[in-house]
Amino acid sequence: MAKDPSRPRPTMAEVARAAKVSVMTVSYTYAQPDRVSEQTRAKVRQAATRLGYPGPHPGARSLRRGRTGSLGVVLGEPLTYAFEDPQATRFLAGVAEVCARHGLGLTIVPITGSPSDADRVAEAAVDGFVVWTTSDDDPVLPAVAASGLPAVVHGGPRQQDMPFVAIDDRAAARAVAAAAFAHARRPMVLSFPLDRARTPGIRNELDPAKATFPVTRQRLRGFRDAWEAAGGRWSHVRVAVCARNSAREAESLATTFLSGPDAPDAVVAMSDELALGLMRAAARAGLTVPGDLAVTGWDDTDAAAAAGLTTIAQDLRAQGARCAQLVLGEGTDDETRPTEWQLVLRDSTSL
Amino acid sequence: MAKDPSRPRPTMAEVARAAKVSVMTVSYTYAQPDRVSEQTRAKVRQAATRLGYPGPHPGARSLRRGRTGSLGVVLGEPLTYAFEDPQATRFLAGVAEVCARHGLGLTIVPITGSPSDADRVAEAAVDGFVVWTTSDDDPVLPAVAASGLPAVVHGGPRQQDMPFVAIDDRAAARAVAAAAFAHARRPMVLSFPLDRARTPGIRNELDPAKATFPVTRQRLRGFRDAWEAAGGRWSHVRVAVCARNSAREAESLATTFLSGPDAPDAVVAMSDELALGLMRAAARAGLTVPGDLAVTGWDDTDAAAAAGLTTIAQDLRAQGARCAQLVLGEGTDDETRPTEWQLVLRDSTSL
DNA sequence: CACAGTCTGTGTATCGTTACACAAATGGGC
DNA sequence: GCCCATTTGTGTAACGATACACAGACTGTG
Repeated sequence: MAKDPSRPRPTMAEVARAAKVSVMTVSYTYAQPDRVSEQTRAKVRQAATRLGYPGPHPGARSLRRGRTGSLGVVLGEPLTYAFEDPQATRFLAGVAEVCARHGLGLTIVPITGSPSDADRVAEAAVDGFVVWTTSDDDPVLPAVAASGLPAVVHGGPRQQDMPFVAIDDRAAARAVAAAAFAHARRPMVLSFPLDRARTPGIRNELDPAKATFPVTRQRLRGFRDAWEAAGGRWSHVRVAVCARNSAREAESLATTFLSGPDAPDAVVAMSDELALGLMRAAARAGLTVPGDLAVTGWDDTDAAAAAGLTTIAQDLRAQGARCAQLVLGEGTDDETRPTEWQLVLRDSTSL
Repeated sequence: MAKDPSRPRPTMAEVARAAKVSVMTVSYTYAQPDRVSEQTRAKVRQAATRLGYPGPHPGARSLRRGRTGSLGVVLGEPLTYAFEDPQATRFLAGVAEVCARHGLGLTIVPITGSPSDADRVAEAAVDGFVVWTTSDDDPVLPAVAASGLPAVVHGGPRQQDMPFVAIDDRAAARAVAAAAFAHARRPMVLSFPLDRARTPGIRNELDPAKATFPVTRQRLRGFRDAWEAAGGRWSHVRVAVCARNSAREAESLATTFLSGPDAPDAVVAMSDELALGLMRAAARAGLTVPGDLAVTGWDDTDAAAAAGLTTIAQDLRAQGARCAQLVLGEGTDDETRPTEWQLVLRDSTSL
């Protein structure tokens, strides 16, 4: 560590001795000030200041009390990405809001994608977990369950005994794809990763069931529903997979498929970021939207509104807050209030 | 809490009894598996699984070991804002990266702006603190110092015994303002909040020294330097203050000052977000950039590049990583390697 | 065959607090 | 002036784990 602590941290007992009171009196001074007379309190505070006592040791306190005062967030993706994915960030803002209101810390569990992630979960000193969208086979899920702490899953996969917060992705996907595919002859999907391997690339005849990220899977199914409802064959729909939710990656991937004879005339993207990356590539290729290319996004971010992007509106921040509340035992369980979404039609599609 | 734990969490002693070994053997099985023979290890693991033992209690472990396995981040602003300010988010990504590499959690201390914030710091179970830019008088600073834990301050204010990571804000402000003010007659500043009160509004004859956020103060000073070097009088420079680093707020504030006879012909903003909000307002007012209005930002985000904004480039993510490393005692102290910045000239100014 | 050097398993004390039960001091009502 | 109720201070026993020192069972060496 950077700072060499010249003296070891004083203990409560030392403060007690210095103030000539019992340890319990010191404890009460911090935990229940009203329990102690004003004079004694002053004596204790003074002794504490003199010794440089920073207050009860958080670890010891939480061991004894049985609560840590922090909520854990487990991100299904490497921690590094968490702050780079705007959707995750919005979600975290909601969790953070509730934490702040309760005076709780927000501990982000360091997921790296390695097998030791489960240990990281087991070692996290928290009072409960919020799990951000992950894959069916993510090893952190059993670890969260084993902890015995209250936990809520966002997005999926659904777990026994864990409340679940998500919109009906399949239905929303159907709705947005209906708008995108209305006049389409060569439809395409711009997708989140299918599984933890996150292999990017363009796929033909992709079976949605093969995607182990439930959110990706359900959206693919919804897109298929819409295309088939329009009389098309799913096997004709190509799926371009991005490893991460990044406009930049979408842009470079789109550049590869927007030229050539079989370039799509309609693309449904799984996020506004991906859609906007695509639109940048389209603009560079001299394509007009929606004339040459219909595009839809997902999330209704500010940027989507500015770009006139047809999209699905969902309030990720509110969902984050909801997850946190459920973990804290506030509010009712999942089923009672389904999470809302809305189709927002703009100029990137023509109906 | 949402989940009613049917059984209390099993303890190590119970596992030991079930596996017919000593408690220490169980402890070693988890902490130093090599210390235990393969058979015994199997016995213990099996007993643990049978009882649903989730592994050593993190609180107890950290009390005994003296380390918590988590790094604390203190944001000088209410926790709610943390994930909404793109700059803070980029910084956090850097901190998170280092944490993940070390298998450390990242605990965000719940700052709300109330006096109890200091207690929240004292109660945080972490091994060290990273303090994000705050004001001179922020009560969390003494609390961090009192904790005796290693700590690093980003941006400011500089603290005794705490390494400090920041660019030379004043020099950078001088450089960017020189570009903005080159042909200006009615210069203006679009500023971060001056102090914890975060009072928004337009100020005349503002003394930079009055700003208690060091970053704000230094940048104001740099802007003043540049204007005075160009032969102007600082008292003629108006300062528009935003409460938060938000494009939306900047846009609405700018709308009020871009019309009228004394509208500015050059504005230096303290962030790209603020600058972009201003540019949106300018576009709506029919003003051309840089013709009618020279604009500069700060941070060189993707959006700034896309908008052709002259700005200061600094790598906040790298700075976050650097802070985390310093807290962990990796790398040398602040002075040795000054943090870099660069003026990026684009089309929003004309030289 | 004796002896040093591993490898494994085991008690004990302790990390720094707080819950709980109890005792002493204080105050008020009649 | 007595008694009950409140206020205030105090010991003791956990909370659940790990550091440490030690003991017995092995191994291999000369």
